[in-house]
Amino acid sequence: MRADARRNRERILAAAHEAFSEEGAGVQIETVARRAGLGVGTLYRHFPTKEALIRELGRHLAAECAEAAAAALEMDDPWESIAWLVRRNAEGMARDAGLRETFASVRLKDDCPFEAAHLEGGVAALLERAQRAGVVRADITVRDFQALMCGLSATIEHSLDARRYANLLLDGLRPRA
Amino acid sequence: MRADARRNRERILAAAHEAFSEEGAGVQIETVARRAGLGVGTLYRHFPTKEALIRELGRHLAAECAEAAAAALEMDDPWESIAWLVRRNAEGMARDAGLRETFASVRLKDDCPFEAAHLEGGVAALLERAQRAGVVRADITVRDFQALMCGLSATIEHSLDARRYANLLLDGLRPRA
Amino acid sequence: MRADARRNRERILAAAHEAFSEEGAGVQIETVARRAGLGVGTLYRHFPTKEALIRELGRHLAAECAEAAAAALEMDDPWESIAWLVRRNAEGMARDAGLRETFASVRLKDDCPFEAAHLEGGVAALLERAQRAGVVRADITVRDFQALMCGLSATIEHSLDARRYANLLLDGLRPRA
Amino acid sequence: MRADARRNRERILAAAHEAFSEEGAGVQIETVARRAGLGVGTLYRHFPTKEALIRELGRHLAAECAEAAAAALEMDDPWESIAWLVRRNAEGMARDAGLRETFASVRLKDDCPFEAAHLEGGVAALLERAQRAGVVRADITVRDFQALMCGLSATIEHSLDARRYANLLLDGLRPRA
DNA sequence: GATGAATGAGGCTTCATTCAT
DNA sequence: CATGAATGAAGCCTCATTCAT
Repeated sequence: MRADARRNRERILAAAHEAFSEEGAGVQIETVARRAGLGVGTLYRHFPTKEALIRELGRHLAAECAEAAAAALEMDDPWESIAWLVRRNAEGMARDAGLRETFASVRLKDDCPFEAAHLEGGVAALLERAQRAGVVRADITVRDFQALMCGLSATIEHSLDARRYANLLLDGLRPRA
Repeated sequence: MRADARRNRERILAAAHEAFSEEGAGVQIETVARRAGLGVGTLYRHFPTKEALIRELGRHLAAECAEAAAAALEMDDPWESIAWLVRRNAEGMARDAGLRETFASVRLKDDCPFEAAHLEGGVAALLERAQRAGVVRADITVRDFQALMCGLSATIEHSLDARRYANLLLDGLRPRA
Repeated sequence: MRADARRNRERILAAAHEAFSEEGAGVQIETVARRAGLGVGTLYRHFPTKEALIRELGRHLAAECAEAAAAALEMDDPWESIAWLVRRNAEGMARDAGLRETFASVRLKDDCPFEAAHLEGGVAALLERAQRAGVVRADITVRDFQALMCGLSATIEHSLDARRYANLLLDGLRPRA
Repeated sequence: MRADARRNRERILAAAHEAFSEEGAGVQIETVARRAGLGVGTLYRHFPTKEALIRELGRHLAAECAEAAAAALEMDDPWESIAWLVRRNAEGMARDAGLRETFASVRLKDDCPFEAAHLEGGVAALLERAQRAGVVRADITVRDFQALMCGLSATIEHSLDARRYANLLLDGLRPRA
């Protein structure tokens, strides 16, 4: 791939990310193209379809989320690492409609961006460690975590008080005394 | 004539509920009108805008929710009454995509349907009673309850385990021991 | 169907006919709509697709052609009736790109506009009469006639000397002395 | 370098011929270029316009036709030589959709490919010889012959019986007894 | 000179809303 | 007052052609 083509691809992704952040999946293709300083044709050369662009964007976001999970695993405190990840995601969602929609659209069947990003591995490790330390209920699974993020995204979509609901969720994860 | 108009209004709302239930917020106004056995013109006589119709639908659902809350208040156990309400709604949403969609598509920005439904006379009373009894954290608000329902709808929408999500969040509502 | 709707449908068909006459199947839908003095939406209310409009137009043209065949059968001279029909069609095609394309697109499978118009009956009757009178070769079939019209349309498309080629064709139909 | 350019030009024409043969005049320029193993830029270096490429293709086919006409002139029988040429072309078109399409898409308005191919030195000679021998009507021109081929292509295109059509038209060329 | 990436003017179609019947 | 026909501004996508690498 030519250097300029790769650069433009990145520009498109960046512009799409910004646009999705603000407007969600409803953005017009032309808006994205203009933000990238390119024509629509160029955008369509890189992504065959609006949907394909959104999927790619979702994959990017999921990858970032997976990186965050890996970073969390570097932290020492088993509980704080999870709390940090949840709050980080919540804050991201509060800012970024694209992230929200990505989290909200977790499909379990065909192509879930999170599976492609191998998010499960990271979250599973975090949960296991916390469970071994006794700071997270033993029955919580990766699936539960996904469901919580999904619900969180809808919650934030409608109230925008991200930190509050993140904390409610986190409280639910802790074992009863 | 007044009775006629009122019946048409109810028909439209019922049709909208059904239509949303099957096709989501993307339904065309004409589809709704046809389902109601009316022309689009008549629909627009009752609702100035598609969005207004959706809002009204939200208000109806909020009213139903308020009724359920009133029923819950008849129960004796302060905590169980809340848990019962949450599970009842969860089950409703599992059956009825319309309930889900509408809960999810309610925008809180300008006018919250739950406030208009005098939910204070329902959920608020439930919460207050539970808070006085010390089985729900003192800082929980009606808004929080609605957010919970909202997250629940998203969770169900994506075939995740709604009951688990509900329980996790309910756990989050309880005060730490 | 309401009176104004029917009138508009006719307007659309008339405008489409004109437009096709001049530009062929490449006409833009909006051009047709503007010629009809209507918005594109109205056109799409009457015809679900550009292709559907063209098909309908083809059906109209085929019906006219079938009427012409019936009219020819009213004539007394067995040979002149056929010659008249061929020349009439040739002249029509010289003027009307739509007619040309319709004749050119004779498909034998799915939905041939000419079959729907029951053209075969008329042409078959003409041919039989002429064959009984000995003025057309005995082996000529309705299919042959279709092929000749099809070839004629292409010929006219490229040279525009309709009458000349019609005559060549007609000469080919006559029995050798 | 000159040889290189010429080879590329030939490749493009061959690819265009193939591509048209399969997809008709709707082929995209890029498809043609890819089939030729070249970039679109290179194609545009050789042909300023898609239309120009098609015209050139027409000229090539006309040249082939002229060669066949020259071969026909080697035959002794004035009438059979013409009939042979027509049937030969008909068989070619039956096998090769590209030949068909290009014959059909040749526009005669501005520049006729058959004239450029010095067809006079071929078909014209054939016709003149036949006319001198009295086996073809005196008023038939090269243009008529081309029209015949054109009609033939349309007939074959639609799976009608091309041989019959060819014979009918050939019959039309003969003088009345 | 070759390459293929970029361009952007259209083209078709949808659908919330208005308006004539 | 009900009806549903008409409207037309978008929206997505294509593809001949140009231009930077």
